[in-house]
Amino acid sequence: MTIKEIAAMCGVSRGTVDRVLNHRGRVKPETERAVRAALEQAGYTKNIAGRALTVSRLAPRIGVVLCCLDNPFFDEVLKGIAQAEEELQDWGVHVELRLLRGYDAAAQRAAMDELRACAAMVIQPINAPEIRDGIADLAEQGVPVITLNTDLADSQRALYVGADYYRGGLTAGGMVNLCCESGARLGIVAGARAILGHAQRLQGFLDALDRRHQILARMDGEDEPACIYAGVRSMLKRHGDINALFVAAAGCASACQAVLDMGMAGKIKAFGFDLVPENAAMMRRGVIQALICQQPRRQGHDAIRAAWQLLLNESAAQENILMETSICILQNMTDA
Amino acid sequence: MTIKEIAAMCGVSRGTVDRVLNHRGRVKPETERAVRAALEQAGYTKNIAGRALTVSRLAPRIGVVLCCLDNPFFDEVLKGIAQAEEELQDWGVHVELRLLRGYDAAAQRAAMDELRACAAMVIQPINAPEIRDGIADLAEQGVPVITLNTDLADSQRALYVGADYYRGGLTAGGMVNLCCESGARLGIVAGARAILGHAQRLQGFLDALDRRHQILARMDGEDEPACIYAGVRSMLKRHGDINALFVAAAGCASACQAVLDMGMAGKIKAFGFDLVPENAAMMRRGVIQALICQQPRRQGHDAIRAAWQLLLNESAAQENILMETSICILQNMTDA
DNA sequence: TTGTATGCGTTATCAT
DNA sequence: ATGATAACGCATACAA
Repeated sequence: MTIKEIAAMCGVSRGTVDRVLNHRGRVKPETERAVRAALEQAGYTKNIAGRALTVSRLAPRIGVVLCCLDNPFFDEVLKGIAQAEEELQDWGVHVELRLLRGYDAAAQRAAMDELRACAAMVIQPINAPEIRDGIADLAEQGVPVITLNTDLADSQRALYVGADYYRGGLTAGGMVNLCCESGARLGIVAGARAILGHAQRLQGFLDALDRRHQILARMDGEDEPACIYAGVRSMLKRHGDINALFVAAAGCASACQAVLDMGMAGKIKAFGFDLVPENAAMMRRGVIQALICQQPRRQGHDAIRAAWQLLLNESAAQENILMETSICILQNMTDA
Repeated sequence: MTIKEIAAMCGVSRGTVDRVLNHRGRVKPETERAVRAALEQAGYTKNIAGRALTVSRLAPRIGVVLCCLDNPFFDEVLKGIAQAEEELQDWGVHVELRLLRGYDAAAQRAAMDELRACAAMVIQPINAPEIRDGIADLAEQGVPVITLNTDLADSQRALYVGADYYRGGLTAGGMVNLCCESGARLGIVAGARAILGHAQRLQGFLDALDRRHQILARMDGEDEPACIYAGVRSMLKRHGDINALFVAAAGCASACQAVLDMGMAGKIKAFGFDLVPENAAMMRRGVIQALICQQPRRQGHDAIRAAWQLLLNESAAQENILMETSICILQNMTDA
């Protein structure tokens, strides 16, 4: 079914059908009704190839707003974005990046506003009212917004691309079950309370853990390398019999450094998240046994592709894209 | 750069440039040379959106030939193919399947010949001269051939989509290192000698294995459930102190069944490949500790998408697509 | 051997 | 308020 055929069915011109389809107004109500009926009855959907040809001429920009500076995890996300951009440049698509430092909602909102002329937007949202409002505004303008890595569930975002944090925690717990036959005596670095993902990881971890393990110590509320380093040192000093560490926060390598500096390498098995270079190094040195990974490359890549998909097919509501929860050990490390 | 612009550059018509581009002949040699020079100099590549519009009207078929019946691994591959087909049907693409039983080169060649009118072909090739020839014929006709799951390296195939078997073996070895702290006493089911992937897995496994483990027994040349079951039974009877099994072949669940039937559950940790339903069940029962997976869904999906990519961009030589080597344990099982 | 005309489906523009 | 027409880039049938 094409616009042409619909037009013929109704005895109107393509232009009229186009005005109805794209809500341009200037159509007599009864004509509009007739056209809508025909569209409905014929089950019309835009031809995606024709649309791609047109869209490519518009050179649409996909805006990307990330709080990623000084965060090695996002180096990988950016690689995925760059790869998707390369794939899509043949389709006339461009990516415009706004990379921020830290978590400042006002700054993020400002970046969003700067990019409001984009055709679609990918954002790692801060949980704040102005961001929620910004997303709503964009959605109303017809600009689809995709949340990346962090969701903002009760917002007008089109879909979420990212990890399943709870399952990540579960999987980490499963690895402890497998790797600590004789029972783990655990120290836990729980991560920042404010970061929902960290809390979900911890919950999953605890849910997966076998009875035979015990938790000797737990540190809360930290997501800073220096704090984690100091915290783990004192934790190990107080509990000399700890033989496993679970780090839900981002600074697993700092925790490992504390282990090394206290001469406890080989006695403690560490489990953490994300194959960033520091963690890879600690895995090579034998401190980290396994990392649970959330496929940062693919997150970036898939978010951009999903944006393009929405540009081509404005109507089709897409589902969330959850990364597989992958386990990385020494032998299947590929990059970093 | 468009055909139109190239034509203008050379002072010829679009039609002439088209004839040069698509090797239709009927062009004066010196004209052709001039056009080629212009194409080269301008770095012309076909506009992908324009090409997609044209290609979609041709309703191209992608032929798929798999030796997959009675092989649960391929049920997942087929799901990936079906998903890709759904994504691409908007682009006018259709998939035509030829599903064979067993490994009969003549039958496979016949299926290929049946599909020779396709625009592109995806095949899980048997290592035989007639298949190699068939691929060469298709390539000569301009039909790109993609090898799926099994490669046929010195053939005219455009690219390979599948697993890195050696790394899969390495990773399995790594899991044994992690899960058998006190040293594994291994029984190995090496798989069929004729299947290159099995041999590569075994090599990787042995390369990764720590010194502290020992190999007590090894079964060669089997890829049949019944043989594996019987073989593992007798292996366990001879070596009562085996505490770990590595199964490179497809029938890991049969090996586990032997373990269960001999009342040795809980004493033996099994490691195998592929999250097929039988293996999932054995993982839930605690016999299998970890499975190394080669992402069958994605294999099917990516092969079809790669085929489409080649249809759009005939010239661009694509690189092989290797699956990530993923580790599946109880907690990160998603399907099956 | 070469050029011209037309079509694909969507969108933008310019008349009416 | 509506229709006619041109444009995107590729492909092809047909005319010269």
